Amino acid sequence: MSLTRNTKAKQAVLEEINRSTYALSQPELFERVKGTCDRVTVYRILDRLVAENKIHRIVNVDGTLNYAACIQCDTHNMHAHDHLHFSCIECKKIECLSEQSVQVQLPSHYQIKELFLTISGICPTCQGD
Amino acid sequence: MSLTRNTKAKQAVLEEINRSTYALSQPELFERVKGTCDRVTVYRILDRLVAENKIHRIVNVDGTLNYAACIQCDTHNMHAHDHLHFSCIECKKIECLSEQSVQVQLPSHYQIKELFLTISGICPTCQGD
DNA sequence: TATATTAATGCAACCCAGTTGCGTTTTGCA
DNA sequence: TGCAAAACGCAACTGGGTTGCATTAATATA
Repeated sequence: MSLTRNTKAKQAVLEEINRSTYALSQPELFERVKGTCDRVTVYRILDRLVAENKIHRIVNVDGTLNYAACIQCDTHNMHAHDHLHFSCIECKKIECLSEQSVQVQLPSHYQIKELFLTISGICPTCQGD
Repeated sequence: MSLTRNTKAKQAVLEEINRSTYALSQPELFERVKGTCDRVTVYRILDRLVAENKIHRIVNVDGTLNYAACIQCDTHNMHAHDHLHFSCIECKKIECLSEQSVQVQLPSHYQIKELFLTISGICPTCQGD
């Protein structure tokens, strides 16, 4: 694996992702690190962070990409993405439900690579309780 | 509900979706009904068909939207989308695994609206068996 | 069957997320 | 400290999807 460098912009992006309680889109991230770097750089940083297993990419139900910290991944030194994501139709926030692992059974001859499990609905905050 | 008309273009689009064994994107559909109507019209037809519960929208793992016939939906007169989708990383085709229903359990206070369950991997055809 | 209503369409222009090419800057190892 | 190449900025581009508006055509009804 080739050398990856630790730049200010990369630190800033990773910090924002770690700080957030929900998954952020590139535009949201760019807004938060504004002044630190170009928007193209944010895309490239996100690609690198995903490749380095520092964050993971979540496809929202509307097709937009979001990024969240890998919580369980580091400890196992691999991506553990067999968990659910919850996408709120009110506040648009997407969050990982790490506790809820899902059992899926496929017909034979299907080779599984990755799971994408997202539930849309209304989150506790938006329901006001 | 306002009147919806049955136009040639709409029939053509629905026919292509029903004919296909896997979910189609708007660009793919436009290619198949070329000459029948404008590309913008395809988008509008797809929106209508989704609203009429004739087809359903599937978000692929790369964020692109795909459309597939509602097989179980008609009989129950509602959307029954608690089934898995399989997205092949080789041929890029996405298909419904209608037989495999999934049980998910959320923490309380989460109100479920819709499930988006997609598994990426290699389909039987691309594995050559 | 002719007519009126309005859903549906075509076209042009637009929006926005994401990508690419290339010359310049900066990191971190030797 | 010098230097290779990783990372960056900028500009231009791509492609899926949307919007506004004038025109066309599918239905209900007379």
